[in-house]
Amino acid sequence: VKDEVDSIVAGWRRALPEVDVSPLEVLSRVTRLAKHLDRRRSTVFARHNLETWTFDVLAALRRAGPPFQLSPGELLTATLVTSGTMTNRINLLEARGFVVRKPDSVDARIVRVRLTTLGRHRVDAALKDLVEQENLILAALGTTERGELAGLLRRILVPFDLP
Amino acid sequence: VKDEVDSIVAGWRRALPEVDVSPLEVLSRVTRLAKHLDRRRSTVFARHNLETWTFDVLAALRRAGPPFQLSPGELLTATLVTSGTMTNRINLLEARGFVVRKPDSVDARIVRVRLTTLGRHRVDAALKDLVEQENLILAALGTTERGELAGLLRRILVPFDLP
DNA sequence: TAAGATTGAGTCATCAATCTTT
DNA sequence: AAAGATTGATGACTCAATCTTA
Repeated sequence: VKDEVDSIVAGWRRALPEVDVSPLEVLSRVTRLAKHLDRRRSTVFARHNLETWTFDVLAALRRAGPPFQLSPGELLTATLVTSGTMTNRINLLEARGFVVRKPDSVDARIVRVRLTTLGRHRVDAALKDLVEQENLILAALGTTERGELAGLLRRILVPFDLP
Repeated sequence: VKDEVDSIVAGWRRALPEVDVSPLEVLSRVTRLAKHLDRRRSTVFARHNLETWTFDVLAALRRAGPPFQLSPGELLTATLVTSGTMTNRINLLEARGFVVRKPDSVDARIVRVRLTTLGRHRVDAALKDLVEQENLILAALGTTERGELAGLLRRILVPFDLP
């Protein structure tokens, strides 16, 4: 069975036979799958009146455990966006009542972003829905294969997450 | 060795022990890796005065083979963006001299977007640079493992690419 | 009616510059 | 100086509505 990336790679081999395009076999699939997943997630989150970016921030705060708060800087590394983006996200989340800003008691440069009860309930419901849907997407694979896949991806990912 | 997704998953297990979050082991790695790849690609393409979205369109035209032309509709399925986005992309590419619009000789609803010689040379150089860089990213894996990884990803991807 | 492409409004992204506090 | 957060300019995206031709 062939997918879209097979024909993409075949296209490049026809176009530029002297170039080794084999890395695309892996990495084009990663980006292409990521785009499909983004779309799927958008529809799942929409059922909870959330967007993907909303979920990403709320989820990071939720995983932090009580009292469910992180600084904007900590949220940056969790979500892989730039600082200006995070300021804007927090503004919008605050306006919707999902988070509140608190000044840090020690260092006045730092802001603490805290999840509200409303935000917590919302993100919990969304997560349950999400993993249910993503389980269906992975239905093509057995448990062992999922483990292998996760392990191989981790090997590629580790160098990125280092410093 | 652990990566960021390991701690994300561990965070969810602490926060919501009753939920099976194992799908995230695979799919969060896919999206997270995709984000890292996007950044890496941006810097590679910048050396050729291209952006990722620029490359995506030019690459699809390049792979089509002579005379290197596709309709906007065909470009949509290749790049996974919406039709409004594609119109805008073609406008900007045309202004830069990378593509030209030609009316279809048979069906007047259809536009043919054709790669210029300038666009072709540019995308060829960018592709060579890209696969070289991506080969380094995959250095952590052997040939067999790359094949396994590509195969597992294909199994997940196939249902998305169907009709 | 439908297919294909375009338009415009609104949203969220990056980047570089700035402000405040250490 | 440097760290952390914010601001504003700009860019590209989605979505829904529209236009043209089949």
